[in-house]
Amino acid sequence: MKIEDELKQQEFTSAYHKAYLNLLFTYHFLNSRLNAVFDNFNITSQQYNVLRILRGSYPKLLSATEIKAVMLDKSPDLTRLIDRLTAKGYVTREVCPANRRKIEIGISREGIQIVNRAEPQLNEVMMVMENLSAEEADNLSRLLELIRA
Amino acid sequence: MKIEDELKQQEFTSAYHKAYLNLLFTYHFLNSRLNAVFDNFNITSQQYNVLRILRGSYPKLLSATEIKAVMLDKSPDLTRLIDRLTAKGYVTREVCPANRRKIEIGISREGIQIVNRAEPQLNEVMMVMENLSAEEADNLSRLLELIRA
DNA sequence: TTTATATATTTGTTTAAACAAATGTTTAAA
DNA sequence: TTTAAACATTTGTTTAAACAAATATATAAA
Repeated sequence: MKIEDELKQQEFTSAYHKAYLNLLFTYHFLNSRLNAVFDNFNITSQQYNVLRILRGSYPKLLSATEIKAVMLDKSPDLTRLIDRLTAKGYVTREVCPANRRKIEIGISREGIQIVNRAEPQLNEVMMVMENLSAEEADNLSRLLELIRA
Repeated sequence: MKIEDELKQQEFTSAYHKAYLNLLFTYHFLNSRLNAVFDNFNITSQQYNVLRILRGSYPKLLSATEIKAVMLDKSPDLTRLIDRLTAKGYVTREVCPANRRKIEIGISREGIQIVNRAEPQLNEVMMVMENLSAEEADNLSRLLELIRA
């Protein structure tokens, strides 16, 4: 949907401002659809992200620091995020015997199942990206990288 | 910065996935810079948004419903957002005498000053968009609108 | 006029973000 | 070998998000 219609506003101060609002809207557009999937499984996107990372390294256990290093959004309070996943039975946690400062976190069978079941629904949401041709998608990446250059 | 470097990952499953991650990164890139400005003024982006709306309608007062209607992010708890702005002395609030269900919200002189002082700093952040030419910005808008089509 | 319905805002409650400080552990230095 | 520094996680605290339920007022219907 054109942003002019979405905002009921027919003029923008600049192409830049308009592009920024489009960025904002598209982000929220995708995000709200993705969050709806996460809600189906009673997890948050960050929790999913951590479970996916742990599934990726399975059966190797990871410390909190190792998980943080590969998270897209590094902000959190990993302790309490892991608390919540442990409470749900999706991860296991124990102190590392070799280095008792570390904790070793692993994904449970239930955790793997959740990721496996959520994944296709998330891919389904991501299909909207295919409103673009592969060439257009590359172009979009190029433009977005230019902004961050 | 190229997303391959940012994620220390040299391959992507698809141009679509890569474009999606670029969208995510660029959004967070801009957002964290904008939030740094809001922090300077001890307000949140939503609070700024409401103050901007009130400055726009000044000296006309607006009800909570009217403010919500034009907010980009409609989710909140406007009551408590207005509570916080009132506590800071940036807005005034009184019940509408004509319709006692409504409240009439106005911006104070201090509120206007905050918006006037934050605005140029926010514009400064938005300047990164000008890493694109006007034509590229239009192109970016077009691609993002295609995704939401 | 009484009742029902719609409207506008507020309150309660649960949950998560954000940030700083604190704890416990290991490694290195004096 | 005692102390200091670095490391890894946890805890405390404040603040905001999210959602449902409740309150208060106005309008419409019977």
